[in-house]
Amino acid sequence: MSKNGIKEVAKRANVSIATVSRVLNGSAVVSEETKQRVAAVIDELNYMPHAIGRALVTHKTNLLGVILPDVHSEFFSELIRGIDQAARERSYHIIVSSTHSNKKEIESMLNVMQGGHVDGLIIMSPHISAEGVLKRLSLLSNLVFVNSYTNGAKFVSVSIDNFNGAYQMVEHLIGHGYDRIAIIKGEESNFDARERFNGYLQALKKNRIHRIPELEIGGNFTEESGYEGMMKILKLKTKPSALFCANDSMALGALRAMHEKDIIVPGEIALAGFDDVPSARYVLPALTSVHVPIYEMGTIAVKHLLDGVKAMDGMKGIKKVLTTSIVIRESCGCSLKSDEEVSEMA
Amino acid sequence: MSKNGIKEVAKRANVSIATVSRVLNGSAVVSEETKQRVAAVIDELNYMPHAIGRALVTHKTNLLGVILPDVHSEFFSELIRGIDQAARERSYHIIVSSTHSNKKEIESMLNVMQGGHVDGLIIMSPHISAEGVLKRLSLLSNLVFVNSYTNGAKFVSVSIDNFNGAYQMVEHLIGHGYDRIAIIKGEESNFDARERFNGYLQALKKNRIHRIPELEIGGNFTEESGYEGMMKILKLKTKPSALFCANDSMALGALRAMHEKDIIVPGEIALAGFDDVPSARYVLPALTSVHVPIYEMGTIAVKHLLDGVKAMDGMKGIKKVLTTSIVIRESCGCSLKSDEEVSEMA
DNA sequence: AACGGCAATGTAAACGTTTACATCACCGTT
DNA sequence: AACGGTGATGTAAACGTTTACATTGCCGTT
Repeated sequence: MSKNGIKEVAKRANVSIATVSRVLNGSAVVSEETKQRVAAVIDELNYMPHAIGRALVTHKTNLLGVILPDVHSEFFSELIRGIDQAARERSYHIIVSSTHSNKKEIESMLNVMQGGHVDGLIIMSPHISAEGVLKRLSLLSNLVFVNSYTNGAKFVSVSIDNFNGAYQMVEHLIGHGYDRIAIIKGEESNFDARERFNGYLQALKKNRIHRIPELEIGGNFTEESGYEGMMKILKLKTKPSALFCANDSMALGALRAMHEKDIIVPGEIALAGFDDVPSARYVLPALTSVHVPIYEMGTIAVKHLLDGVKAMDGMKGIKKVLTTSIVIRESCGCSLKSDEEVSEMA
Repeated sequence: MSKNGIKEVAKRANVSIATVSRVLNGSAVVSEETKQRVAAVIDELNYMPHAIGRALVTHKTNLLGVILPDVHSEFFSELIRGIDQAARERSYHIIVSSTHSNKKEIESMLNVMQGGHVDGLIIMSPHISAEGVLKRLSLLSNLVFVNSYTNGAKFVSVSIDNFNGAYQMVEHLIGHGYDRIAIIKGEESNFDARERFNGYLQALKKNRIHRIPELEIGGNFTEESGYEGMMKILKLKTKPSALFCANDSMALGALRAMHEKDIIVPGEIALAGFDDVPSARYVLPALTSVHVPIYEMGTIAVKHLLDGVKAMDGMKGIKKVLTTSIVIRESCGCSLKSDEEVSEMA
């Protein structure tokens, strides 16, 4: 129960605290003999340097702040995995906080994180633009945005190619011959959602298919909203031949609605989602979706934050966009295709 | 870009730093006039107290450490949600770290966390007993175990009732009339897995059903191991009439295997899992599973850690066990009586 | 013999706060 | 008029480290 600190170690080893600090950090030459003696005492006392005291003088905490909205948990946890992995490789740890996309919460978080507790910050803020977040932020550096709308060019951001993911998927559907392709969108305020919708529109345009307003349904990325969106669609006089959902949760909801109404997927209506969540593999029919490299996004964000600090101290800004890839399963109708071809030939 | 700190504030407001500190914390009487003046300067400078400096003297960081294995991410993220929510209500933030169940990693984490960075620790360590973890741990207090094997009675722990969850589920299967009930287990070293297996055994015993060794398959809580386990089962001469998997991931894997081999679930083999992950709702047939209150487990752990500190300074120890409930869906065969037959798409 | 250089270690300031204690002015008692 | 109490504020030590600078002793040169 005795006092335990660098002073105690110093006393017992008959050296000054400076020397103890030196052997602790290997920061200067210490004679082999003293080194041994100090190490022995450290071991004996089970002494651990006090991180706070150290941080006060070094201005380094080896902690990284991560601010996330709490939505879709599969995405969230995968991102954390990536961040944590990359962080620990550099012997950093992470402080996570979810903001529920509440602007005030974000500011409060930023404050906490400012107080010197973290050496850097990774922010994912799909609803609020980088500039909005940065209003009160003085530490323009040591900040990386993930999947957020960074309008000014002066930020570092890592995001996925929502636009092309959606574009390619819709083109794939068009390739199947579907001409009435519905979409269940995300919220207007959500950055990802907007981009994905744009990809959808562009694919239609490139293929000279006109937009049909009644096939553009609102949603909010929840399973529930997918279910409800589908129900709306099923009330239309002419139904679409395919449906693209702006994320997998909504696609799952839509699928549930179709099962209930005995719509055969993809026979009557083909379906595709976005995110490639684990569940996509297990539903029936397995869901065709756009794969996004979430884990990599996390590791890259950390890399930018910790490794690239020196490289970009100017106000250039870096914008890294990760490519997506479509993964074909059953729900888009690909397994039917060969049948059709066969029958056509016959 | 001028210096910015409590000193600067003090200077501009023509008071001592002590007074600034006092208005910051409301810790002592300050005249209304001074209070206003200081507040104005703080606002003008956009001053934020430096958390590290403060922590050094108060010995409080308002940070909570959370150590988790990285396995099954749905569980993981839900637990974090609960912890984070409860923490922020008490204006705490959390430091998360996953250990990959590596004993050395755990120790390293404990060290980091010891250094004064956190005010308390929540540990989930299904593979290593509390005493093992605590070897080098001096701060017996401010420590809560989640879903871990705390053999000594001197710890605070929160866990779920694995035994009874499994017991009830297997009894439910028996109630259906199934007599050959297979199990895909988790790893022997995993606490949850052991308890769930014990529940299975006990249910059989109570109902005078003999264990059949070839129906007790090893697994490791991954989807893959469920798939492989099922493949083993399907090679048996006499197949089981039902399968209980020690977690949902494995059940999902088993389901995939059965789909591939055109086994009808639950017609030919009924299926039940454990954890009630979100995906359980969306697979076909929807998976019957044991619901565990993960989120609540997180909030309760925090509650114990932060609210109950005074209550238990002795070495009594607290052991809170949260009850589980079985949620019946289609995979166990409950809907077979009147529901429409599973349409075949072969 | 005096000195410069070097290796090993000690001294003390600094980091940004909080807080026990001291100080001070003022006011009401006696 | 002297005093004690009180409310407002200042002073300085403390928290546990790191590190620039100072000190010491020794050795090899000249």
